[in-house]
Amino acid sequence: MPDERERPDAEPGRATLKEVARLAGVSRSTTSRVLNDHPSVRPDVRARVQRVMDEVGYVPDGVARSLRGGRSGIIGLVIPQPPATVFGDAYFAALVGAVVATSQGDGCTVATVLVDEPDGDRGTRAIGASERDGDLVERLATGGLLDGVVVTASVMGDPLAADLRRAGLHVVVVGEPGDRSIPSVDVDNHGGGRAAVEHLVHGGRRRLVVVGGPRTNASARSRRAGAREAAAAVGATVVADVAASDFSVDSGRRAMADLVAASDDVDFDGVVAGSDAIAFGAMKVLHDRGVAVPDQVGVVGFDDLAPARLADPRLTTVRQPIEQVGRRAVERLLDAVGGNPAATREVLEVELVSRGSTP
Amino acid sequence: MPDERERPDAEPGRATLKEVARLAGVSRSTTSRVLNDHPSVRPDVRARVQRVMDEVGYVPDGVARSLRGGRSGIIGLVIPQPPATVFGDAYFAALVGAVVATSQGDGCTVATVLVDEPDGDRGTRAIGASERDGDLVERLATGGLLDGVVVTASVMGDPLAADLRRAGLHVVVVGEPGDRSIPSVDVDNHGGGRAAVEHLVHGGRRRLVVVGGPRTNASARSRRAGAREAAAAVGATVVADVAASDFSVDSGRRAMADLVAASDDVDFDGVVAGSDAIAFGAMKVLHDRGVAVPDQVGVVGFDDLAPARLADPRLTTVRQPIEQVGRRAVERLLDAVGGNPAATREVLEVELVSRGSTP
DNA sequence: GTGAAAGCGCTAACAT
DNA sequence: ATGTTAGCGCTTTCAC
Repeated sequence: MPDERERPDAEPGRATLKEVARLAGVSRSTTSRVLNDHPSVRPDVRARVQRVMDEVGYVPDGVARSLRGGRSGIIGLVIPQPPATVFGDAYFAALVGAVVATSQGDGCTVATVLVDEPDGDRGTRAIGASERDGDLVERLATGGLLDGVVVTASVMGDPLAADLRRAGLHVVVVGEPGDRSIPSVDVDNHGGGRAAVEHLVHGGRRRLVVVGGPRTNASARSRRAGAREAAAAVGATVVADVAASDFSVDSGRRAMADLVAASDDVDFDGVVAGSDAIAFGAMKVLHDRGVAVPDQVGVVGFDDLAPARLADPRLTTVRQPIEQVGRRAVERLLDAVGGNPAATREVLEVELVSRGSTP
Repeated sequence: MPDERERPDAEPGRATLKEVARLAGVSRSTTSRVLNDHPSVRPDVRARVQRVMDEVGYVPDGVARSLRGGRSGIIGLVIPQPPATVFGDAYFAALVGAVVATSQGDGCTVATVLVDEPDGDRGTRAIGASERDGDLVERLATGGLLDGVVVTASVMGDPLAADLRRAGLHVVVVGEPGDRSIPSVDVDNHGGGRAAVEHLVHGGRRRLVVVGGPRTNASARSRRAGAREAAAAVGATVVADVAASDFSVDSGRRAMADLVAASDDVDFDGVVAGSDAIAFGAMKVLHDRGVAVPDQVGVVGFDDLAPARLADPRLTTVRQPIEQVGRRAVERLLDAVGGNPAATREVLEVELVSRGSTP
């Protein structure tokens, strides 16, 4: 029997509380108290237990703790978009970054969940090996692994957030929730659309086209509505109002290409785009057509992501505080998880950033 | 007593297996068997139990299952970079996207973990409310919530991956692991650097500058090494060899600005950049200086992310299969978790994509 | 201040 | 084919 201890430190990280208790010569209860900084432990005992913990490299089992305590320390970030959309999209990159960073600062982990088919048969997409009819929502949601979820809005009327809520989860929506009783964090899309038009008109433009995001998207809808209202208010004309199929450069390019293909020459002097990317796509088409930006046509984007500052000309755009949105969403979710729900809608301000693509 | 059942369906999603068993008039074991599609359950009983499950909206508690089974169905994606770096970086966006998508296809969830301070005092960054000295690694790793982790390489010699492995976790590194015994998935950075130079030389360029990524980064180092070797082999001259502080547009801009500020005029005709973004930054400086790309100077990037196809001129670059990298990393991690570890290094091919920024 | 015991929700021998 | 029993690792009354 060469060694005092039974199994020195064969399995790092696999030491159990029970084991620590035995090694320290105390009960599991006491060990647990030490672990949780419970006051009623004699200092010397506490020290001894601590030392053993350090020696064996004890780390409490998170799963067991969750089972007991009800909280896992994991929140979900649910993005109802096909992977391809999320991949290259700088908006999502920024949002995910903000959510992850904030969560981490607040001591919890983020599980990112992409949900295909925002509109339809989400249920058919089996996710595990299990044969249970396996609605993705239920599986992830009520599995209990998640303390709550931040859901990004996508298609209007998507019942996802409401479903998750009904499943008993804490939910905060980023964007417009179908159901106004669901807490949400959004930006002032309507005001942003308005600001874009006002800026163009202020620069002397009167014949505008709107190349907005998808008509099924609530944010796109608000931006568009804001733009149209502002145009009407100041007496500018909306020559055309088209929708890109998503928020990408490519869809923006296609939308603008279709538009200018229709008429012989460009009969507008301003473009209000549904996103920076759409604006880039549109500008590309204009550029290829030999239309000068901003001299002939002014272009305003929406987002103010990094490329806006790099494009040539640099893009005038409506800045939305994505990081702040992500942060607030997490903060509010964590409040709710902690027992302080606030079923309110929070709308953050946007800001027009004037650069080179407008006069 | 108006209702037969005790509490109809007051708490959706909170029904327990025990409850289902009671309602269906069977034992918990049988219920569990139904849940796991165990063959030995009489069809009628199975049907009855299923029905009760549906009625009460039963969803098994993931935490409890994990506690029992050992697997949580969650893998971590550990990125040792400050949030700010990860935010706008299209490379990470693509990688995260690929990892999430693959994982989801394989029935598990991805928890994204950003670790600040890739090099140093990671331990000082407390992550939870707990007072335990809380090394981030240990907390997340051995918490048991994670079945394994994909770790992205960053600073050379970072012990993170090795630490996690030692903590008993399954680990797959994306990039170069410090320790070659750790399974990894990488791309042929060296070959990519070589290809870039060969392409430039093939186009008649002989005086090259390398604007690589940080010298502390293994991928950047390999790309640089490949470029230098190729230059030496074909008799081209590396006029300058500078390192951007990271892989961003801005650091590329700064690096090139410093370079051209030094000499009066541009005495090179080719640039090998450490990333697409660095290439863009460099091109911006050249453009502002009135240097024509590709006529006077050819530029080759590395990554082939979306912007490469949109820039003007479109960027010639070394395409790395990021999605495939992410996918393979997850696949191999899941293999390991499932009991089929393979301590190998897998290197995927890159491909030079010739566009407008080179002659 | 400390320990004994019960139990979170689930699964897996081991009976029957 | 089904039920009984014993835990997974932890926390938490409740006694002492």
